[in-house]
Amino acid sequence: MTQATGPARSHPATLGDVARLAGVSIATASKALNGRSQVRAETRQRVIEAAERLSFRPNQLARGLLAGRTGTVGLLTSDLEGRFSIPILMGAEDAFGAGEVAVFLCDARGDAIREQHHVRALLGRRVDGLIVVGSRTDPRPSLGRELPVPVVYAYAPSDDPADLSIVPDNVDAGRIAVEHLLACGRTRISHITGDPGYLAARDRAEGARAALADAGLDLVGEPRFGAWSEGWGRAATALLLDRHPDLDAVLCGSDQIARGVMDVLRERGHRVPEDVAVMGFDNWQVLTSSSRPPLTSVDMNLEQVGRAAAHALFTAISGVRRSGIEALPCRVVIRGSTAPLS
Amino acid sequence: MTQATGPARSHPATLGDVARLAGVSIATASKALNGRSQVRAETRQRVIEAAERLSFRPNQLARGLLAGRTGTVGLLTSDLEGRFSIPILMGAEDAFGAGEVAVFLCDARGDAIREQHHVRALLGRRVDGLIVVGSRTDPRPSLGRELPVPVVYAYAPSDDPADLSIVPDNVDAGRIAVEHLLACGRTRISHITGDPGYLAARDRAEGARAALADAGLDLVGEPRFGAWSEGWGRAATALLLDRHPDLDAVLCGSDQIARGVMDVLRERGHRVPEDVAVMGFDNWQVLTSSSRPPLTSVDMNLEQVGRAAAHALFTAISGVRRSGIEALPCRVVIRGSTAPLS
DNA sequence: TAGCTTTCAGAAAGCCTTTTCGGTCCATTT
DNA sequence: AAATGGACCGAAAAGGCTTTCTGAAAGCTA
Repeated sequence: MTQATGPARSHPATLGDVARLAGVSIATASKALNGRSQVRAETRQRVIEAAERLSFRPNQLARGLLAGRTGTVGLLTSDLEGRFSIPILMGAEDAFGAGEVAVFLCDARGDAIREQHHVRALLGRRVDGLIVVGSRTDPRPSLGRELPVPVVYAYAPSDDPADLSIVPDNVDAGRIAVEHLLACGRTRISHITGDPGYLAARDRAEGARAALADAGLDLVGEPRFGAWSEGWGRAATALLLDRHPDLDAVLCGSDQIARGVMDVLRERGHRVPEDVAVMGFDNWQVLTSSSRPPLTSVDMNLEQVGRAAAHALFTAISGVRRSGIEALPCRVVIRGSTAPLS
Repeated sequence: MTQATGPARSHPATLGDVARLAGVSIATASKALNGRSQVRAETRQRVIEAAERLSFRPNQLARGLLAGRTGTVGLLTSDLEGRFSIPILMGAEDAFGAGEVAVFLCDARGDAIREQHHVRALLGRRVDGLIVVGSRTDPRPSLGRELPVPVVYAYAPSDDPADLSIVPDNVDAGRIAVEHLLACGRTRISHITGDPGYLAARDRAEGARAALADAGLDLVGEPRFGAWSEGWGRAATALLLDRHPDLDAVLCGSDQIARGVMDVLRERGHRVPEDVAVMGFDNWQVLTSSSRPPLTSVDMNLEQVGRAAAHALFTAISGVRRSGIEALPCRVVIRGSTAPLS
């Protein structure tokens, strides 16, 4: 089924073609199509019809060349595979797509060299701005202050406070998670979480502690840092139950950990949520909704982060710069694994 | 921290700036930088240094305007959320990024209107080609034959056989899955799968049957179509065990189903893989590696699909059209949930 | 020295659109 | 009738780059 047909496809129509067909000059055609006022209604109509007949689409390259703005932005992810980038990317794409901005997607695969390469390529294409999406919430190196276009960092903040970064508020996330458990009447709350090398893990733990302190309480045992996996959830729960068999809630650093926790709780004869409430983080649908019972989880509102980053970039492009780290609130999504203590 | 600084950033350097600094004409500067031959080595060196000093990046807009090719392609997904689009997108981005092609990402969110809008916008930006990524393997409406640029469909084939589509071979996937189970010495194999409205489900079942037939066997019971969920996996397994307590393998239509299947098998006292082998589909890391035991699964090689689509688009742009549906092989990733019958 | 080729640099056209400015035509005013 | 004004249209420049073609200078042969 392979056949060479040569690349010859008739050139897309240009404004000149439209003008010729309508019997006017190029200038008039342009004005007619762009709603400028210096055209008689009848002439405008003729041009519009001609444009339609040729299915004319103005060449954005030429337009961008002239205007100095291209209506494009670069979206630089360090890790497409990771599931956190995707919602952010969706939010940003959504916010831009609604306007007339097109998005160049570049995945650096966590490689600084490749990232640099992509930045240069994007600047060559004269993007109006850049969004840099990290794969974890830990600060990342800035692209530098010398770039000719504005940059907004999303999820992972830049390490240069002069840059603008939009991130989820993990401290607050830990806080609202605990507040939900307290509202359910739980008081003996333990925390099993992931890799302590992740700022997100430390932030959430800090927020959780703060909320407990506000209520005059403390965590049951120290926060247990480990890995973001089900396996760690299971192992940590086993240890935890040996030491503190009386706990009535476990706040988990991720939904995966929570799954492991629930498995061991059930195996050991603790009912969820009657005896022990369990909460996860990330609100990862496939895990939260198919577990038994469905898992209450903190959603980081990542789409919102993406949208906010896009919006910030927009305003930066039009001249209003901000800087610093802006933290967006998270939200608790309540499901069956937490319920008021009866 | 908000401060208005005005959009005034010094214009990026143009070829004219470079030429002036090097003391040559614009034409010479262009030739020097592009490795054309009509420049003395010494002059070329001077130009290159000047370009470096100004960190000159040729304006791709201007270049594209002139060349008629922009070095950009559109990547049109119908559903970014779905996890199948992502690896395809990664593969394509990877294949293009290696060349000098930039990718416009557009998510139509499953809406035909929005898709049409994006196509028009992309054509306005004079992309050299389009890749359309579907969210399921069922055929989707063609964008039409009248587009001025080549189009390649990935994952979901176009319903017009004149288009080129690159898809995973689900029939073969069902076949190799069963062949693996047979190689493990299993002969009483059952199939629990997802929504029968999905071509993928029907294709896999067909492939599985064909492989069994080749071995002179048949499925234990009819394939059980249902949903792609853990819940369905659990429910179907319960029914299945009642009717056929002697089975020694379950082939599942997805990793989620497989997880549910394994849960119920374990609860009913069947050991995996000693008594019953379990296989999933999709090779979704988070499910396969954290289940107990880790799940053997069929990987659809989606990155490969993306790369192949990118490559096909490349060759189409340079004039060699293909058409029809090209199915790429899948592969079995063996983990603990399948093992030779001892 | 005249005439040739070779080597290298620059002028200019072209890609497609927007916008400014000047010009034409007609209707109105003095 | 002449002058003014408004409505409409087109010529031309600009934006940054590539490419072709013209030109000039140098090196070579006869």
